[in-house]
Amino acid sequence: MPKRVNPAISEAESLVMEQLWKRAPRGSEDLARALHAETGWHENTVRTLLNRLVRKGAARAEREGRRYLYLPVLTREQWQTTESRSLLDRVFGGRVAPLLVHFSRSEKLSAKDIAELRRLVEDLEKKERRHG
Amino acid sequence: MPKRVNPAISEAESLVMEQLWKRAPRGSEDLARALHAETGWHENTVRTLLNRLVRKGAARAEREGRRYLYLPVLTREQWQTTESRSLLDRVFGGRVAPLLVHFSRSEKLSAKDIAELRRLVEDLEKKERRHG
DNA sequence: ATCTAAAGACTACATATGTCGTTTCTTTTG
DNA sequence: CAAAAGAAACGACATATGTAGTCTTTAGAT
Repeated sequence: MPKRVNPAISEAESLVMEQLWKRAPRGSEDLARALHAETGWHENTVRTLLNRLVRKGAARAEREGRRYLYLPVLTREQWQTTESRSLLDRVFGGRVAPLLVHFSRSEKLSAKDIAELRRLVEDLEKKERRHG
Repeated sequence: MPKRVNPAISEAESLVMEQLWKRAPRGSEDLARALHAETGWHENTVRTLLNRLVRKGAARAEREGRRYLYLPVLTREQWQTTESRSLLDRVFGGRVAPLLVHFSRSEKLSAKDIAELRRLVEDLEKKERRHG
């Protein structure tokens, strides 16, 4: 199996990251409580995931008295970018247009979504005209 | 680990599916040859992947004399849809707009892509006006 | 009918992931 | 200081995935 230099973040791990992105630094007890409410996980499960994240370099732990406080290192945007690229490459041959078309077709977009999309397109067109 | 009723298709497996989507039915020897060129995999690796795909219901094998011919059952579109939904839910909180914005911002779109997007938006707006 | 060469089936093994149980270390407190 | 209580570290086990090696079956060739 191809070993990534910066191993991917698993699904369970990403839920832990989401917590860290919401609020950090936080202790494992606090994180465990929040994640238990959300998923039913045992405290030790959360600890294991935190350790794996630290080993992967996605989070970091600083000692605070008798325990550790955890902080995200990877940002949500970075993660969204790598995950998106991965989908793009794996599933859509790396081309954006088919993906956008696919999403717009297959997902029900609200009027608000559509308005947002329109603004986006106009922005892109403006930039396009200005530069090349 | 949550056992999906219809287990996900792994990355290696998806390369096999891509071959089947290109052309099918095909024998394992043929598939193995094509995939060997692409990835360097051993014939048995391809056989294993084919078996797993059949077990998962993503492909099917019909006997043809002494061997099997393989066909896709899952369509490329179905697969793209599930993979996309998965990204959407896992990474973008299930909301399409942020995803579209993210992609449009972070990926360099060609003039052609932008034109396509514009057509898309206009389509969506038309539909939006007609129905709800 | 028997032997042989493909094709397929079965087995294997390492790493990743999900999910804890158990052991150890460190404080706090009686 | 010794014992209890909280944290963290370590170990464990099942399933999934990547990647083959080996065994078995069967369709032809003699």
